[in-house]
Amino acid sequence: MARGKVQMRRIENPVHRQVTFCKRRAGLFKKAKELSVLCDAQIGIMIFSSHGKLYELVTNGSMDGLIEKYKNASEDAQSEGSEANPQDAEREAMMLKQEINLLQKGLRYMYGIQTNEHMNLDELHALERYLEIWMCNIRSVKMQMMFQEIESLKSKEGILKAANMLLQEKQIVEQNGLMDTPQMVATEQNGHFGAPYIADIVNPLTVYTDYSYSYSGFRGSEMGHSY
Amino acid sequence: MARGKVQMRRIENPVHRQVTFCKRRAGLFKKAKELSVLCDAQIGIMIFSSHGKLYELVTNGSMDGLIEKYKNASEDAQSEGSEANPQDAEREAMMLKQEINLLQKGLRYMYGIQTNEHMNLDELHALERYLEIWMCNIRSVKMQMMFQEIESLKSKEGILKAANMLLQEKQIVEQNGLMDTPQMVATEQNGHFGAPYIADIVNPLTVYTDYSYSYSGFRGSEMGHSY
DNA sequence: AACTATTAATAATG
DNA sequence: TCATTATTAATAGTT
Repeated sequence: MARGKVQMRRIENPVHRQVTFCKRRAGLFKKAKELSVLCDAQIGIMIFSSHGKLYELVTNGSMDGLIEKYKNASEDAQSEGSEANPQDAEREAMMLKQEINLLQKGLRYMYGIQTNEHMNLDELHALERYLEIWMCNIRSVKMQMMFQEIESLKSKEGILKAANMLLQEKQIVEQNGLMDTPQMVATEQNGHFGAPYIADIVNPLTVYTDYSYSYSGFRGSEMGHSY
Repeated sequence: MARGKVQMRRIENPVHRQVTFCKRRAGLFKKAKELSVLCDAQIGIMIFSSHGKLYELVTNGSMDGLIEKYKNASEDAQSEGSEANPQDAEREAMMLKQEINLLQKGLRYMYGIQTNEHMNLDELHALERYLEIWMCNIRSVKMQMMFQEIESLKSKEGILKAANMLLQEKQIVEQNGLMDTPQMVATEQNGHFGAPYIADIVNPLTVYTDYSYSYSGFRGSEMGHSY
Protein backbone atom coordinates (compact mmCIF):
# COMPACT_ATOMS: atom_id res chain seq x y z
CA MET A 1 0.00 0.00 0.00
CA ALA A 2 2.46 2.50 -1.07
CA ARG A 3 4.81 3.38 -3.85
CA GLY A 4 5.27 -0.10 -5.14
CA LYS A 5 4.41 -3.53 -3.99
CA VAL A 6 6.38 -5.00 -1.15
CA GLN A 7 7.87 -8.47 -1.20
CA MET A 8 6.80 -10.67 1.67
CA ARG A 9 10.15 -11.53 3.06
CA ARG A 10 12.44 -10.21 5.71
CA ILE A 11 13.67 -6.71 4.95
CA GLU A 12 17.42 -6.94 4.81
CA ASN A 13 18.32 -3.30 5.31
CA PRO A 14 18.27 -2.87 9.12
CA VAL A 15 17.32 0.79 9.07
CA HIS A 16 14.54 0.20 6.65
CA ARG A 17 13.42 -2.80 8.67
CA GLN A 18 13.33 -0.82 11.89
CA VAL A 19 11.28 1.95 10.31
CA THR A 20 8.83 -0.51 8.85
CA PHE A 21 8.62 -2.25 12.18
CA CYS A 22 7.62 0.95 13.92
CA LYS A 23 5.09 1.93 11.29
CA ARG A 24 3.44 -1.42 10.94
CA ARG A 25 3.45 -2.06 14.66
CA ALA A 26 1.58 1.16 15.15
CA GLY A 27 -0.77 0.18 12.36
CA LEU A 28 -1.38 -3.23 13.85
CA PHE A 29 -2.15 -1.80 17.27
CA LYS A 30 -4.50 0.73 15.74
CA LYS A 31 -6.33 -2.01 13.87
CA ALA A 32 -6.58 -4.05 17.01
CA LYS A 33 -8.06 -1.17 18.97
CA GLU A 34 -10.56 -0.53 16.22
CA LEU A 35 -11.59 -4.16 16.10
CA SER A 36 -11.98 -4.17 19.84
CA VAL A 37 -14.19 -1.12 19.84
CA LEU A 38 -16.26 -1.94 16.79
CA CYS A 39 -16.91 -5.55 17.69
CA ASP A 40 -16.69 -5.49 21.44
CA ALA A 41 -13.80 -7.94 21.58
CA GLN A 42 -10.99 -8.31 24.07
CA ILE A 43 -7.62 -8.36 22.38
CA GLY A 44 -4.09 -8.90 23.57
CA ILE A 45 -1.02 -8.58 21.39
CA MET A 46 2.57 -9.38 22.28
CA ILE A 47 5.34 -8.47 19.88
CA PHE A 48 8.97 -9.32 20.36
CA SER A 49 11.21 -7.43 18.01
CA SER A 50 14.18 -9.18 16.49
CA HIS A 51 16.24 -7.61 19.27
CA GLY A 52 13.99 -9.19 21.84
CA LYS A 53 12.26 -6.01 22.92
CA LEU A 54 8.68 -6.49 23.99
CA TYR A 55 5.76 -4.41 22.74
CA GLU A 56 2.32 -5.18 24.03
CA LEU A 57 -1.24 -4.05 23.68
CA VAL A 58 -4.28 -5.07 25.63
CA THR A 59 -7.81 -3.82 25.29
CA ASN A 60 -10.17 -4.13 28.23
CA GLY A 61 -8.06 -5.44 31.05
CA SER A 62 -4.56 -6.57 31.84
CA MET A 63 -2.32 -8.91 29.93
CA ASP A 64 -2.04 -11.22 32.90
CA GLY A 65 -5.78 -11.48 33.12
CA LEU A 66 -6.00 -12.16 29.44
CA ILE A 67 -3.32 -14.84 29.65
CA GLU A 68 -5.23 -16.49 32.44
CA LYS A 69 -8.36 -16.40 30.35
CA TYR A 70 -6.44 -17.80 27.41
CA LYS A 71 -5.11 -20.71 29.40
CA ASN A 72 -8.56 -21.69 30.53
CA ALA A 73 -9.99 -21.33 27.07
CA SER A 74 -7.28 -23.31 25.31
CA GLU A 75 -7.49 -26.06 27.92
CA ASP A 76 -11.18 -26.33 27.25
CA ALA A 77 -10.62 -26.39 23.54
CA GLN A 78 -8.08 -29.17 23.91
CA SER A 79 -10.26 -31.46 25.94
CA GLU A 80 -13.26 -30.63 23.84
CA GLY A 81 -11.60 -31.74 20.65
CA SER A 82 -10.26 -34.97 22.04
CA GLU A 83 -13.54 -36.21 23.41
CA ALA A 84 -15.61 -35.33 20.39
CA ASN A 85 -13.33 -36.51 17.63
CA PRO A 86 -10.86 -39.17 18.66
CA GLN A 87 -9.36 -39.12 15.20
CA ASP A 88 -5.83 -39.82 14.19
CA ALA A 89 -4.91 -36.33 13.12
CA GLU A 90 -6.02 -34.84 16.37
CA ARG A 91 -4.28 -37.41 18.44
CA GLU A 92 -1.18 -36.85 16.39
CA ALA A 93 -1.44 -33.14 16.99
CA MET A 94 -1.92 -33.69 20.69
CA MET A 95 1.16 -35.82 20.81
CA LEU A 96 3.20 -33.25 18.98
CA LYS A 97 1.96 -30.64 21.39
CA GLN A 98 3.02 -32.80 24.27
CA GLU A 99 6.40 -33.28 22.75
CA ILE A 100 6.85 -29.61 22.17
CA ASN A 101 5.71 -28.86 25.68
CA LEU A 102 8.26 -31.27 27.00
CA LEU A 103 11.01 -29.62 25.02
CA GLN A 104 9.89 -26.22 26.15
CA LYS A 105 9.80 -27.33 29.72
CA GLY A 106 13.27 -28.73 29.27
CA LEU A 107 14.46 -25.48 27.84
CA ARG A 108 13.03 -23.56 30.72
CA TYR A 109 14.48 -26.07 33.12
CA MET A 110 17.86 -25.70 31.52
CA TYR A 111 18.01 -21.96 31.36
CA GLY A 112 15.75 -20.84 34.12
CA ILE A 113 16.49 -22.95 37.12
CA GLN A 114 14.82 -20.22 39.13
CA THR A 115 11.42 -21.41 38.00
CA ASN A 116 9.69 -23.43 40.64
CA GLU A 117 8.66 -26.12 38.23
CA HIS A 118 10.41 -29.44 38.35
CA MET A 119 10.67 -32.28 35.95
CA ASN A 120 10.13 -35.78 37.11
CA LEU A 121 12.15 -38.78 36.15
CA ASP A 122 9.95 -39.82 33.30
CA GLU A 123 9.97 -36.41 31.77
CA LEU A 124 13.72 -36.27 31.99
CA HIS A 125 13.91 -39.69 30.48
CA ALA A 126 11.73 -38.76 27.54
CA LEU A 127 13.57 -35.51 27.05
CA GLU A 128 16.86 -37.31 26.97
CA ARG A 129 15.61 -39.54 24.23
CA TYR A 130 14.44 -36.57 22.20
CA LEU A 131 17.82 -35.00 22.48
CA GLU A 132 19.56 -38.15 21.38
CA ILE A 133 17.39 -38.48 18.34
CA TRP A 134 17.72 -34.83 17.60
CA MET A 135 21.47 -35.05 17.82
CA CYS A 136 21.52 -37.96 15.45
CA ASN A 137 19.51 -36.04 12.93
CA ILE A 138 21.82 -33.12 13.25
CA ARG A 139 24.83 -35.29 12.72
CA SER A 140 23.25 -36.79 9.68
CA VAL A 141 22.56 -33.39 8.19
CA LYS A 142 26.06 -32.28 9.01
CA MET A 143 27.39 -35.33 7.36
CA GLN A 144 25.49 -34.64 4.19
CA MET A 145 26.70 -31.10 4.12
CA MET A 146 30.25 -32.21 4.56
CA PHE A 147 29.93 -34.73 1.81
CA GLN A 148 28.78 -32.01 -0.49
CA GLU A 149 31.67 -29.88 0.62
CA ILE A 150 34.12 -32.67 -0.11
CA GLU A 151 32.65 -33.37 -3.50
CA SER A 152 32.88 -29.73 -4.34
CA LEU A 153 36.50 -29.63 -3.22
CA LYS A 154 37.36 -32.66 -5.25
CA SER A 155 35.89 -31.29 -8.44
CA LYS A 156 37.62 -28.01 -7.83
CA GLU A 157 40.88 -29.83 -7.34
CA GLY A 158 40.42 -31.63 -10.61
CA ILE A 159 39.83 -28.40 -12.45
CA LEU A 160 42.85 -26.77 -10.92
CA LYS A 161 45.08 -29.71 -11.73
CA ALA A 162 43.98 -29.65 -15.33
CA ALA A 163 44.62 -25.93 -15.54
CA ASN A 164 47.98 -26.49 -14.01
CA MET A 165 48.95 -29.06 -16.55
CA LEU A 166 47.97 -26.76 -19.34
CA LEU A 167 50.06 -23.96 -17.95
CA GLN A 168 53.05 -26.18 -17.57
CA GLU A 169 52.75 -27.37 -21.16
CA LYS A 170 52.50 -23.81 -22.40
CA GLN A 171 55.61 -22.87 -20.51
CA ILE A 172 57.58 -25.75 -21.89
CA VAL A 173 56.50 -25.14 -25.46
CA GLU A 174 56.75 -21.38 -25.64
CA GLN A 175 59.74 -20.61 -23.45
CA ASN A 176 62.06 -23.41 -24.38
CA GLY A 177 65.33 -21.44 -24.32
CA LEU A 178 64.88 -19.58 -21.02
CA MET A 179 66.21 -20.42 -17.60
CA ASP A 180 63.82 -22.15 -15.31
CA THR A 181 61.42 -19.42 -14.42
CA PRO A 182 59.17 -19.75 -11.43
CA GLN A 183 56.25 -21.77 -12.58
CA MET A 184 52.73 -20.78 -11.85
CA VAL A 185 51.81 -24.00 -10.28
CA ALA A 186 48.69 -24.05 -8.28
CA THR A 187 49.57 -25.96 -5.20
CA GLU A 188 47.02 -24.51 -2.87
CA GLN A 189 43.99 -26.32 -4.07
CA ASN A 190 43.21 -27.72 -0.72
CA GLY A 191 43.28 -24.53 1.24
CA HIS A 192 40.49 -22.14 1.74
CA PHE A 193 37.48 -23.14 -0.17
CA GLY A 194 34.28 -21.19 -0.27
CA ALA A 195 32.83 -20.14 3.03
CA PRO A 196 35.20 -18.92 5.69
CA TYR A 197 33.80 -21.15 8.35
CA ILE A 198 35.47 -24.18 6.92
CA ALA A 199 38.63 -22.81 8.46
CA ASP A 200 37.12 -23.18 11.89
CA ILE A 201 36.32 -26.76 11.23
CA VAL A 202 39.92 -27.62 10.70
CA ASN A 203 39.50 -30.73 8.66
CA PRO A 204 36.12 -32.05 7.69
CA LEU A 205 37.14 -35.62 7.93
CA THR A 206 38.58 -35.35 11.37
CA VAL A 207 35.94 -33.17 12.86
CA TYR A 208 34.41 -35.92 14.83
CA THR A 209 37.53 -37.47 16.19
CA ASP A 210 38.40 -33.94 17.08
CA TYR A 211 35.33 -33.66 19.22
CA SER A 212 36.68 -34.17 22.68
CA TYR A 213 33.69 -33.78 24.86
CA SER A 214 35.34 -34.15 28.17
CA TYR A 215 32.44 -35.47 30.10
CA SER A 216 32.62 -38.99 31.26
CA GLY A 217 29.15 -40.38 31.14
CA PHE A 218 28.55 -39.90 27.48
CA ARG A 219 30.06 -42.45 25.18
CA GLY A 220 30.37 -40.43 22.02
CA SER A 221 32.17 -43.13 20.16
CA GLU A 222 29.11 -45.27 20.24
CA MET A 223 26.98 -42.81 18.40
CA GLY A 224 28.49 -43.90 15.16
CA HIS A 225 28.83 -41.62 12.24
CA SER A 226 27.88 -43.47 9.22
CA TYR A 227 30.18 -42.86 6.40
CA MET B 1 -11.81 2.14 4.01
CA ALA B 2 -14.78 1.40 2.00
CA ARG B 3 -17.97 2.95 0.86
CA GLY B 4 -18.19 5.53 3.53
CA LYS B 5 -16.28 6.31 6.66
CA VAL B 6 -16.92 4.16 9.69
CA GLN B 7 -17.67 5.54 13.13
CA MET B 8 -15.39 4.32 15.85
CA ARG B 9 -17.94 2.88 18.16
CA ARG B 10 -19.50 -0.47 18.82
CA ILE B 11 -21.54 -1.70 15.86
CA GLU B 12 -25.04 -2.18 17.16
CA ASN B 13 -26.42 -4.45 14.46
CA PRO B 14 -25.32 -7.95 15.57
CA VAL B 15 -25.09 -9.42 12.09
CA HIS B 16 -23.15 -6.50 10.80
CA ARG B 17 -20.92 -6.65 13.85
CA GLN B 18 -20.25 -10.34 13.35
CA VAL B 19 -19.33 -9.85 9.70
CA THR B 20 -17.03 -7.00 10.52
CA PHE B 21 -15.48 -9.06 13.28
CA CYS B 22 -14.62 -11.86 10.88
CA LYS B 23 -13.24 -9.58 8.23
CA ARG B 24 -11.21 -7.39 10.48
CA ARG B 25 -9.93 -10.31 12.50
CA ALA B 26 -8.64 -11.87 9.30
CA GLY B 27 -7.13 -8.55 8.34
CA LEU B 28 -5.45 -8.15 11.70
CA PHE B 29 -3.95 -11.62 11.54
CA LYS B 30 -2.73 -11.00 8.04
CA LYS B 31 -1.08 -7.77 9.09
CA ALA B 32 0.53 -9.50 12.03
CA LYS B 33 1.97 -12.22 9.84
CA GLU B 34 3.31 -9.64 7.45
CA LEU B 35 4.92 -7.69 10.23
CA SER B 36 6.46 -10.85 11.58
CA VAL B 37 7.93 -11.82 8.24
CA LEU B 38 9.07 -8.40 7.14
CA CYS B 39 10.65 -7.40 10.42
CA ASP B 40 11.62 -10.73 11.87
CA ALA B 41 9.42 -10.29 14.93
CA GLN B 42 7.64 -12.83 17.04
CA ILE B 43 3.98 -11.99 17.50
CA GLY B 44 1.18 -13.46 19.51
CA ILE B 45 -2.43 -12.30 19.36
CA MET B 46 -5.32 -13.42 21.49
CA ILE B 47 -8.82 -12.30 20.66
CA PHE B 48 -11.90 -13.04 22.69
CA SER B 49 -15.07 -12.27 20.83
CA SER B 50 -17.99 -10.74 22.66
CA HIS B 51 -19.33 -14.27 23.02
CA GLY B 52 -16.14 -15.39 24.69
CA LYS B 53 -14.81 -17.43 21.82
CA LEU B 54 -11.05 -17.46 21.52
CA TYR B 55 -9.14 -16.72 18.34
CA GLU B 56 -5.40 -16.83 18.43
CA LEU B 57 -2.39 -16.32 16.22
CA VAL B 58 1.25 -16.94 16.90
CA THR B 59 4.18 -16.52 14.58
CA ASN B 60 7.33 -18.50 15.21
CA GLY B 61 6.51 -20.79 18.05
CA SER B 62 3.72 -21.65 20.38
CA MET B 63 1.50 -19.40 22.42
CA ASP B 64 2.67 -21.07 25.59
CA GLY B 65 6.26 -20.37 24.70
CA LEU B 66 5.42 -16.80 23.89
CA ILE B 67 3.56 -16.35 27.14
CA GLU B 68 6.55 -17.70 29.00
CA LYS B 69 8.77 -15.29 27.15
CA TYR B 70 6.37 -12.50 27.91
CA LYS B 71 6.40 -13.28 31.59
CA ASN B 72 10.16 -13.23 31.70
CA ALA B 73 10.32 -10.03 29.72
CA SER B 74 7.80 -8.22 31.85
CA GLU B 75 9.53 -9.48 34.98
CA ASP B 76 12.79 -8.09 33.67
CA ALA B 77 11.17 -4.80 32.93
CA GLN B 78 9.90 -4.63 36.51
CA SER B 79 13.20 -5.34 38.21
CA GLU B 80 15.22 -3.36 35.75
CA GLY B 81 16.97 -1.11 38.23
CA SER B 82 18.13 -3.76 40.64
CA GLU B 83 21.06 -5.20 38.72
CA ALA B 84 24.35 -4.82 40.52
CA ASN B 85 26.63 -5.64 37.62
CA PRO B 86 25.02 -4.25 34.54
CA GLN B 87 27.98 -5.20 32.34
CA ASP B 88 28.39 -8.81 33.36
CA ALA B 89 24.69 -9.33 33.57
CA GLU B 90 24.13 -7.91 30.14
CA ARG B 91 26.82 -9.98 28.55
CA GLU B 92 25.50 -13.04 30.31
CA ALA B 93 22.03 -12.25 29.10
CA MET B 94 23.26 -11.77 25.57
CA MET B 95 24.98 -15.11 25.60
CA LEU B 96 21.93 -16.83 26.95
CA LYS B 97 19.77 -15.14 24.37
CA GLN B 98 22.04 -16.33 21.62
CA GLU B 99 21.93 -19.84 22.94
CA ILE B 100 18.19 -19.78 23.21
CA ASN B 101 17.89 -18.43 19.72
CA LEU B 102 20.01 -21.24 18.44
CA LEU B 103 17.88 -23.78 20.21
CA GLN B 104 14.72 -22.15 18.97
CA LYS B 105 16.02 -22.18 15.46
CA GLY B 106 16.86 -25.82 15.94
CA LEU B 107 13.40 -26.52 17.19
CA ARG B 108 11.82 -24.77 14.28
CA TYR B 109 14.18 -26.59 11.98
CA MET B 110 13.15 -29.82 13.56
CA TYR B 111 9.41 -29.37 13.62
CA GLY B 112 8.73 -27.03 10.77
CA ILE B 113 10.63 -28.28 7.80
CA GLN B 114 8.47 -26.04 5.70
CA THR B 115 10.32 -22.95 6.88
CA ASN B 116 12.77 -21.68 4.33
CA GLU B 117 15.43 -21.02 6.90
CA HIS B 118 18.42 -23.25 6.93
CA MET B 119 21.12 -23.88 9.43
CA ASN B 120 24.71 -23.87 8.38
CA LEU B 121 27.35 -26.28 9.49
CA ASP B 122 28.59 -24.14 12.35
CA GLU B 123 25.13 -23.68 13.74
CA LEU B 124 24.47 -27.38 13.56
CA HIS B 125 27.80 -28.00 15.20
CA ALA B 126 27.05 -25.65 18.07
CA LEU B 127 23.57 -27.01 18.48
CA GLU B 128 24.89 -30.52 18.66
CA ARG B 129 27.23 -29.55 21.46
CA TYR B 130 24.43 -27.88 23.37
CA LEU B 131 22.36 -30.97 23.09
CA GLU B 132 25.16 -33.14 24.32
CA ILE B 133 25.77 -30.95 27.31
CA TRP B 134 22.09 -30.76 27.95
CA MET B 135 21.81 -34.50 27.82
CA CYS B 136 24.63 -34.84 30.29
CA ASN B 137 22.93 -32.51 32.70
CA ILE B 138 19.75 -34.43 32.35
CA ARG B 139 21.48 -37.69 32.98
CA SER B 140 23.14 -36.29 36.05
CA VAL B 141 19.84 -35.03 37.41
CA LYS B 142 18.22 -38.32 36.64
CA MET B 143 20.96 -40.11 38.48
CA GLN B 144 20.47 -37.98 41.54
CA MET B 145 16.78 -38.52 41.49
CA MET B 146 17.16 -42.22 41.16
CA PHE B 147 19.59 -42.35 44.03
CA GLN B 148 17.15 -40.47 46.16
CA GLU B 149 14.41 -42.79 45.05
CA ILE B 150 16.51 -45.77 45.99
CA GLU B 151 17.42 -44.33 49.35
CA SER B 152 13.81 -43.56 50.02
CA LEU B 153 12.78 -47.05 49.07
CA LYS B 154 15.44 -48.57 51.23
CA SER B 155 14.39 -46.64 54.28
CA LYS B 156 10.78 -47.43 53.52
CA GLU B 157 11.68 -51.06 53.26
CA GLY B 158 13.41 -50.91 56.62
CA ILE B 159 10.43 -49.32 58.26
CA LEU B 160 8.04 -51.80 56.76
CA LYS B 161 10.22 -54.69 57.77
CA ALA B 162 10.36 -53.43 61.31
CA ALA B 163 6.61 -52.96 61.35
CA ASN B 164 6.19 -56.37 59.93
CA MET B 165 8.33 -57.92 62.64
CA LEU B 166 6.32 -56.15 65.28
CA LEU B 167 3.11 -57.40 63.84
CA GLN B 168 4.40 -60.89 63.67
CA GLU B 169 5.49 -60.74 67.29
CA LYS B 170 2.11 -59.39 68.26
CA GLN B 171 0.41 -62.20 66.44
CA ILE B 172 2.54 -64.78 68.08
CA VAL B 173 2.12 -63.32 71.51
CA GLU B 174 -1.55 -62.36 71.49
CA GLN B 175 -3.15 -64.95 69.27
CA ASN B 176 -1.22 -67.99 70.19
CA GLY B 177 -4.02 -70.46 69.68
CA LEU B 178 -5.37 -69.11 66.37
CA MET B 179 -4.68 -70.26 62.82
CA ASP B 180 -2.15 -68.29 60.79
CA THR B 181 -3.79 -65.08 59.64
CA PRO B 182 -2.62 -63.33 56.48
CA GLN B 183 0.38 -61.20 57.27
CA MET B 184 0.64 -57.62 56.16
CA VAL B 185 3.91 -57.92 54.38
CA ALA B 186 4.81 -55.07 52.13
CA THR B 187 6.50 -56.46 49.11
CA GLU B 188 5.71 -53.88 46.52
CA GLN B 189 8.39 -51.29 47.24
CA ASN B 190 10.18 -51.65 43.99
CA GLY B 191 7.29 -51.27 41.62
CA HIS B 192 6.17 -48.42 39.54
CA PHE B 193 7.99 -45.23 39.60
CA GLY B 194 6.74 -44.52 36.12
CA ALA B 195 4.02 -42.10 35.22
CA PRO B 196 1.42 -43.26 32.74
CA TYR B 197 2.10 -40.81 29.99
CA ILE B 198 5.42 -42.35 29.17
CA ALA B 199 3.46 -44.75 27.08
CA ASP B 200 2.10 -41.91 25.01
CA ILE B 201 5.45 -40.36 24.40
CA VAL B 202 6.97 -43.49 23.00
CA ASN B 203 5.88 -42.05 19.70
CA PRO B 204 8.77 -39.56 19.40
CA LEU B 205 10.56 -42.10 17.36
CA THR B 206 7.91 -41.84 14.72
CA VAL B 207 8.30 -38.13 14.58
CA TYR B 208 11.79 -38.47 13.38
CA THR B 209 11.49 -41.44 11.18
CA ASP B 210 9.56 -39.05 9.05
CA TYR B 211 12.86 -37.29 8.58
CA SER B 212 14.29 -39.34 5.82
CA TYR B 213 17.85 -38.20 5.82
CA SER B 214 18.69 -41.51 4.31
CA TYR B 215 21.71 -42.21 6.41
CA SER B 216 22.03 -45.80 7.23
CA GLY B 217 24.40 -46.10 10.09
CA PHE B 218 22.47 -44.92 13.06
CA ARG B 219 22.58 -47.64 15.58
CA GLY B 220 20.00 -46.55 18.03
CA SER B 221 20.64 -49.36 20.39
CA GLU B 222 24.03 -47.99 21.17
CA MET B 223 22.73 -44.78 22.59
CA GLY B 224 22.39 -46.34 25.93
CA HIS B 225 20.97 -44.54 28.89
CA SER B 226 23.85 -44.26 31.21
CA TYR B 227 22.74 -45.67 34.41
C1' DA C 1 9.20 13.39 11.20
C1' DA C 2 6.17 14.75 7.16
C1' DC C 3 4.57 14.04 2.78
C1' DT C 4 2.21 11.55 -1.18
C1' DA C 5 1.69 8.08 -4.72
C1' DT C 6 0.29 3.73 -4.42
C1' DT C 7 -1.31 -0.42 -2.71
C1' DA C 8 -4.23 -2.92 0.55
C1' DA C 9 -8.24 -3.36 3.41
C1' DT C 10 -12.82 -3.40 3.76
C1' DA C 11 -18.07 -1.54 3.99
C1' DA C 12 -21.61 -2.03 1.33
C1' DT C 13 -23.79 -4.62 -1.89
C1' DG C 14 -25.25 -8.70 -4.69
C1' DT D 1 -21.05 -17.50 3.68
C1' DC D 2 -18.68 -15.99 -0.66
C1' DA D 3 -17.57 -12.52 -4.50
C1' DT D 4 -17.36 -7.89 -6.26
C1' DT D 5 -16.52 -3.05 -6.09
C1' DA D 6 -16.29 1.68 -4.58
C1' DT D 7 -13.98 3.86 -1.19
C1' DT D 8 -11.12 4.75 2.60
C1' DA D 9 -6.92 3.65 5.21
C1' DA D 10 -2.23 2.20 5.53
C1' DT D 11 2.17 2.71 4.25
C1' DA D 12 6.83 2.51 1.03
C1' DG D 13 9.63 5.49 -0.73
C1' DT D 14 11.06 10.04 -0.62
C1' DT D 15 12.25 14.76 1.16
